[in-house]
Amino acid sequence: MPPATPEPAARPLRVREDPAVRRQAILEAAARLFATHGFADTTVRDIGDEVAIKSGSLYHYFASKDAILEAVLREFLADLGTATAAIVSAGTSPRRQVTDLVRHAFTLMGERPYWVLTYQNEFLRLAGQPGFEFVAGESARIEAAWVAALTASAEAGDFAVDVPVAVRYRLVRDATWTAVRWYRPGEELDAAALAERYVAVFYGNHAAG
Amino acid sequence: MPPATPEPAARPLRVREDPAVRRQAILEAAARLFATHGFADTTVRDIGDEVAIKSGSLYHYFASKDAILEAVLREFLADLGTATAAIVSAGTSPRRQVTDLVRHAFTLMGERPYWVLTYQNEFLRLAGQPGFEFVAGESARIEAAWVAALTASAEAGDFAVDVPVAVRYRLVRDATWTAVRWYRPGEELDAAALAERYVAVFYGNHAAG
Amino acid sequence: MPPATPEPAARPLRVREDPAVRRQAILEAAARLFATHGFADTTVRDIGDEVAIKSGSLYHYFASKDAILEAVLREFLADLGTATAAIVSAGTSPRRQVTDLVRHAFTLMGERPYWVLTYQNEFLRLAGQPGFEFVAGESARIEAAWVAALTASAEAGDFAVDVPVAVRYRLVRDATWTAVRWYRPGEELDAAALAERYVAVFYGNHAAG
Amino acid sequence: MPPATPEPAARPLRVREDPAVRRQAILEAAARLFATHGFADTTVRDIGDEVAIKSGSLYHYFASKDAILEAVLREFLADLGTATAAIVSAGTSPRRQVTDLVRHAFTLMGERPYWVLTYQNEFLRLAGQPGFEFVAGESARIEAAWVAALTASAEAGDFAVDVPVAVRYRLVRDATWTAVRWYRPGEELDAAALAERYVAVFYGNHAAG
DNA sequence: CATGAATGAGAATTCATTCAT
DNA sequence: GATGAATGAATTCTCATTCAT
Repeated sequence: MPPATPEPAARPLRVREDPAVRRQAILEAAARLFATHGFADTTVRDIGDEVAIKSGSLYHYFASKDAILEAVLREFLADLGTATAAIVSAGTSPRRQVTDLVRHAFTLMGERPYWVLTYQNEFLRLAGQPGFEFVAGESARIEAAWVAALTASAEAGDFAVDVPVAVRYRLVRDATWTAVRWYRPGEELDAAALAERYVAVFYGNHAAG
Repeated sequence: MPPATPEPAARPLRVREDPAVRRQAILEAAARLFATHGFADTTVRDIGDEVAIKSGSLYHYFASKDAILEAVLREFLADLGTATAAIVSAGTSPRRQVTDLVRHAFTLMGERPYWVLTYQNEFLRLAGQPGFEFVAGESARIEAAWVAALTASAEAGDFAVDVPVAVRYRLVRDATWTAVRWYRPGEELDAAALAERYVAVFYGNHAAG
Repeated sequence: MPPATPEPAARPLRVREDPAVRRQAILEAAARLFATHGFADTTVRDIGDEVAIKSGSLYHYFASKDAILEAVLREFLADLGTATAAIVSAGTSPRRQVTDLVRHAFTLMGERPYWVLTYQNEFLRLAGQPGFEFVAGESARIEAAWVAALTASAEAGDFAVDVPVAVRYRLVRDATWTAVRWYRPGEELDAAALAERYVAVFYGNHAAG
Repeated sequence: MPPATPEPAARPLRVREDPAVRRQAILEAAARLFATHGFADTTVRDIGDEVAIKSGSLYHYFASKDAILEAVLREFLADLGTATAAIVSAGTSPRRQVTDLVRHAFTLMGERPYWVLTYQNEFLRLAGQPGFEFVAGESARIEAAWVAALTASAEAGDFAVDVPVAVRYRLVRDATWTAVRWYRPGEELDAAALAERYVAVFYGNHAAG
């Protein structure tokens, strides 16, 4: 029960912003905090502070702290899924597809490192969690695209060294995506250059003229 | 996409005797829980439950929850540092050293996955944290060993593809160590076989006779 | 043992026109919710939902959640007071008056169970609460009417068993009004028939010729 | 002005009491608060205050606020069930049994009014709630005992007025148990005397010699 | 050594209420 | 009038930590 006689209270500074903009700002802030402190160590107050809102007001935009994480992951996976699908259905050569996938990954890691990290860090914990089934589902779809491109490239004889595709996929995936933990664009090599070198190593040679 | 992580083993250790044994059991349990649930989501009670002890009693062995994490990381890094040093000071060829480093990593991921995961997961968060400076320090020492071996190998002309050592180091390190999220010994390939294939890809060829 | 209580009717009223009509709809909805969930467990949003209005808009009709409860009780007690006064000033015989009071109670419990329940459930809690003094006041007036009728009936020698009027009043009142927790018109006996039987028991005999 | 002497620090006053005693004290306090303010309006802090404990410490004794309510109801219903069973299986006459049931009710209302009120007030809300099925179950058992005694008494021709047992049961039950809202022992009539009069009214006559 | 009771500092969440639009 | 956004105070519950026994 709230107090029967509320005090006048100091005039609250109402900054009326576009709700959609503020919603996105919340996701942006949450992703950053989740990535740097971990979901468990991020409080809704922390998130509120970042967007100059009281923590209680967050609940106008999201039903719970979990729902914020869910929204971050949904948006991230939707974007990644779309980009991935575009690359592998472009009709380009297998090696080109692999290169584009890696390059896109580096670009994404440069542009939205916190979203990538949030996804990576929370993936395991969310495995069976109700409401988060889409994470495994969408991840599997993306994985299938990578595996398909790598398989086609192997069948085309592109690789200098022969290893099972399951092994190669993991090596490529892990080497590529873990770069989010150190890659910062603007330092040394940009995304395209870095991707070029990674792909060269993966193939054991440079792209054929 | 994202590397899967091993399930928590459900074996409550029951050690009544040697305090040192119990201390080690606590670290094992803690590492497993930290790796599977995250440090923040692991309660001292959870740890106590695993070793059949009340949470209050943990404080006879460790000063705090943080101290348990610290002990886990110290032991892990000490062991890893020792093994790493042994490999790179064995007087073997550069490629042999790199191969041994990778093989040792796979072996370690098979034997102590939870320690590896704990280290990886908490590394970023612990960056500046007081009391955890040793993590960055020891990590740097190990990194130096890997970089040295890779540099020597590059100078020996072992690699099919030429890339800056800083780039190659990260690719190799990330591809290798992230395998902890999916590698389970006893399935398909063992540590040695897997390491062999990884190294072949890294070099773009198989070891010269 | 304990009296069961009626289920909440799920009919969201949609009144767009007359403010007075909407005001009344709010009271109906509020009474239903207060009766079924309790005042404390009813949110202003719940009330708004029932009348298809946002909770903020309720404040155009009532100054506070408390004010809604107050209005419910005021209206209920006013109606009950009026009906009671009419019965006891009708110039009928004491037993007739008692019978009419009981019958009216059953009728009211059939027609407006939620208002009766709200009154009963919140009565104790509202005892000393400022702004709710009218509850005790009006209740006392109604009680006086019942006691007067019972006293007159006792003096007329209507009762088979002799007990102090204070005791009889409470027995009669409690037995009668608590029926709201189980009485549903249309099942078995109607209000008049039920009142008849109740009164017969209260008197220890059936009404004389 | 008092000297600026440093505070001696807040020595945590550890009053080491028998846990079972404190547990019961919590239930006692909780029942009182639930009865007077309602469950929803009682905070765990309120309960803690009553037993000079911090609210967090309550969770050493009960898993949740709900669990406290559950314990109150379980204890209450167990005691009531036992007493009821003893009365109806004593081999006494039906009217004696009814009288004993009513008398016991008044005694209980005198001794533990808050438990009775808590039961009555929260009964409805707990209807379908998981974990509270025992409430309906135990209540039904007690109701059966009352109905059996009343039926037997009716068959023995004890009642001056004839009404369906379902009606009579409710009238008797409601009149009796609702007395908890006003009955305070030590005023005017004691439990036995009050029960005697209530029963006389219920029967329409005084017990046969 | 081990424990159970206790604490206090938060944590997420709820909700009556306000008010600019 | 109506609404949605915002608030702030309160609520239940959690948990690392302490400490007398």
